[in-house]
Amino acid sequence: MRFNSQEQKSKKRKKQQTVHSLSGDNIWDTTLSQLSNLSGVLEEPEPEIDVVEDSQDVQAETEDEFFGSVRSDIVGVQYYKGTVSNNEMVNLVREPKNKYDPNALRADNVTNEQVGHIKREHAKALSFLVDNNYAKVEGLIPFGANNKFRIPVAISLWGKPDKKSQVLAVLKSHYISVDANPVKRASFGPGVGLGASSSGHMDYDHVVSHRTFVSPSEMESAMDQMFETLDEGDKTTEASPAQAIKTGLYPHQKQALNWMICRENKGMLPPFWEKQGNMYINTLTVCHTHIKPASVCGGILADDMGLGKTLQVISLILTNFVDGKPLAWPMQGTLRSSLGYSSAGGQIPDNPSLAQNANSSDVSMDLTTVYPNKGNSAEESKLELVLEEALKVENIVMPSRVVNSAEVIVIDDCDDVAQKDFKANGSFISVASTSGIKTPSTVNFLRKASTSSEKKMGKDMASPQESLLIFDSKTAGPRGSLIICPLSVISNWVGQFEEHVHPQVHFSLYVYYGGCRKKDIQLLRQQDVVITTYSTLAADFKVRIPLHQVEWLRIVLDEGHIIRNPASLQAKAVYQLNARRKWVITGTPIQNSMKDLWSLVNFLGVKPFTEKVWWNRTIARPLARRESKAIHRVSHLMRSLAMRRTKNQKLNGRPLIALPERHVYLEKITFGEEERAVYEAMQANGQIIIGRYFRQGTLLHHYGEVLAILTRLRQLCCHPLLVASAVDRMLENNPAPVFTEEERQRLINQLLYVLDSGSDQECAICLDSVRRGVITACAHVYCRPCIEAVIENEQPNPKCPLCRSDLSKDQLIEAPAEERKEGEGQNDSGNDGKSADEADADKAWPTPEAWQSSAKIDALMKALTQLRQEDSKVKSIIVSQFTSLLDLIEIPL
DNA sequence: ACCGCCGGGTGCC
DNA sequence: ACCGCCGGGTGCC
Repeated sequence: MRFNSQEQKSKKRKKQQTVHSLSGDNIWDTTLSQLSNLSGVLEEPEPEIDVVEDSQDVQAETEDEFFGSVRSDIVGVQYYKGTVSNNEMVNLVREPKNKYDPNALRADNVTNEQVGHIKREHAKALSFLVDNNYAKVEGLIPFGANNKFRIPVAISLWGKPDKKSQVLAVLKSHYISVDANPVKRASFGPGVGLGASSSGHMDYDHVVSHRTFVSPSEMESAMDQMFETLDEGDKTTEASPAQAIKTGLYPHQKQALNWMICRENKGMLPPFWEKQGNMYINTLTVCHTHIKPASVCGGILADDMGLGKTLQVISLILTNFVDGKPLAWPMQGTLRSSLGYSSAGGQIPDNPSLAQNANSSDVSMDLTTVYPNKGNSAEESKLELVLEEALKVENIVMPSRVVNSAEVIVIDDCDDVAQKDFKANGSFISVASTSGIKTPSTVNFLRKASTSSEKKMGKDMASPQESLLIFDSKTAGPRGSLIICPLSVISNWVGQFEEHVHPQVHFSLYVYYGGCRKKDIQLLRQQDVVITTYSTLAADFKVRIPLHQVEWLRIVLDEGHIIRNPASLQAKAVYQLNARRKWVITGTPIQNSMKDLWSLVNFLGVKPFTEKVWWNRTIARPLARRESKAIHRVSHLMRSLAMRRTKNQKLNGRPLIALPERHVYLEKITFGEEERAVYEAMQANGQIIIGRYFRQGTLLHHYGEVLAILTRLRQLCCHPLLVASAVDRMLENNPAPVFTEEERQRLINQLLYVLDSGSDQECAICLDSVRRGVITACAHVYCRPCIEAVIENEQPNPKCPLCRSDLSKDQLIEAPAEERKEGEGQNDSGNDGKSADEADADKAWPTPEAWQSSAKIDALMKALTQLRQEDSKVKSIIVSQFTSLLDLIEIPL
């Protein structure tokens, strides 16, 4: 979580010039809570947002009301190449810099080609309305799409309800007549151009008589069930992973693999597109085109956690390199050296010659592809043979030394220090050699060497000719898969590659992260897998370098909802990446709001939704207006893009993952006498305080304090020592210092109270433990960086994320330094009114001799002992919210 | 573009 | 001939 706060800090500076409020988000959130009943859950504010460029756009879309429609013409059609069809939507775009008329209003078709302009006299009034944000205009071609010079267009006007009368007045003053009825398709009259084409199953957006509205509750349940109907398409066929995958896959994982391979290879039409004759038609916008819309090679993998999304992705990477051919095969007798680092720190080469090679300048080959296990002389000579053979093919003179020293290079030539501590120094580990690289020809050479050696061993594989084709980097496309994930799961990815990929498979993996990452495009281009973080990407994005210049075979966004805010730098950086195949892994693709989904859809490149106007018009607004068709659309979209299985789902009558049955035992424990006395005293004290607030009606204002009281009681049930200081204070008859002091002091005390309460107090913003805690005037506690980010984002009217009270930075109150030691756990230090020395004295844990147990700990020990007696190998995990309790338990253990 | 507008050619009934 | 009429050229913003 440290990375989060750094992120926020760096963004903050950037943000200051633009302080649009986040109202756009709020609207969406409102929409959401109408859709699904999430109202109980406070949504996490989004400190990452830096600029909300198009908040007006988003904001308006969902609240808009239909004002009426205007008949106009698109003129000048002969000058532009954009074409439209009858019933097709057009996008009306202001062109304020048009040198002939600053009121110009351009008409574009769905593929963003200009069709013409709105005729002058109408453009004047409409531009006025658009420019002043009175109304939004949307065009639809009712008929006459084939006209050469001018095409009629029906323009619908949408906007805030309170603007309606003004809008109508403006139009009237320009003698433009407004039809209050929604635009109708000209069906049977003369002038219908499209003839017998497909009107049957098109979803004519504008035919209002078909529009049905659903109640919020229906909407909610429909959204809930969205994923339950995601079983269409070929999601049941299984595919076996390449031999390179060591781990056996569960049936549902093979299904996912098959689905993913199909989505990458089959060139399927994107959702809402149909082929009719030699035309491709978008059923939402009625866009017709001869050009096949780009397939969405990829999608959203939204399985429940625990179903093995990571393994599925790794299998995909190794299995579907090009045309269903695998990336690599196991090679007998060779072993890959470790891909990554152990959790203890970076891996250091244990063989001095390795390190030497890494730094020697005359090693000129990519040894990540083939290298024999050291000491296996038979294999070494075999490899030598292979290399020689390859030499003939390529006519490259290889220095003989290379062959002899073909055991290689695990680690980048980064500082040793950095390698030792991955986290602290942001180092990286790689199996790629960075020193001796690497002209394309040597790379080819080795790829070929590898394939011909496989042939020798008679492995099951593509023919050498095909392989040569595949691996020739001059003719073939990109080879690398880029995985973007939060920092915290990098190690997991590396570990999972290590674990699941056959040790005899050699492939190159590079962790692009940290201060000494190599910004070498050639190096990146040659990797099979590159792993990086969202924040690294965003940081690089500011200067526009390496990862954006590589064409990737595949991008995988782990925890893809991280880019749910399209205005965030991370999201923008991700959008700019260039890849043939794109995947989003997330547990919650549309949990929060439909806007979240847009970002994913945009990343995946689902046309025409990458243009937000089309998304808003066909999905977002109908959804906000609770039109029943909207649910079907979203459902269709998710059905075609996403795969989601839940843990409870069954396959052939069996659960996807068989877990042992879970038993929950609740054991009630009786206090010891002394404990009971303390508890009851504390309870009485708490009741007095809470009762007072209750009578005053200020209970909610003292939320934090009440919570602290309850927490203390809970702690007492664990062990009295957890609240020792508070007990002392109470026993000294020193009532909670609440009313006796001025307001500020009261809040400080309250903050300390909360922070000292011994729990890992959560910051509602970062959801992590509070660091640099501050308390707001409304008595909620957050990390200072978190709440400051919120305040800046919500200018000019920042609100408390928990209770929506007004906030300001100068009202944040921090615990005075002498009372609270910075950087210390929240457990046991600091007592208001006491000096640091005293706090330290309090902190001293009982020595084993002075150990005093509690009823709960005794019960715990008894249970543990019993378990061990039943099975001497049994392992137990003890969980507690209170970290200091865990410390305490250490003693009897 | 099956229009409107412009401007040159032309010119009585 | 300071008009009307005719017909060709032309045509977004």
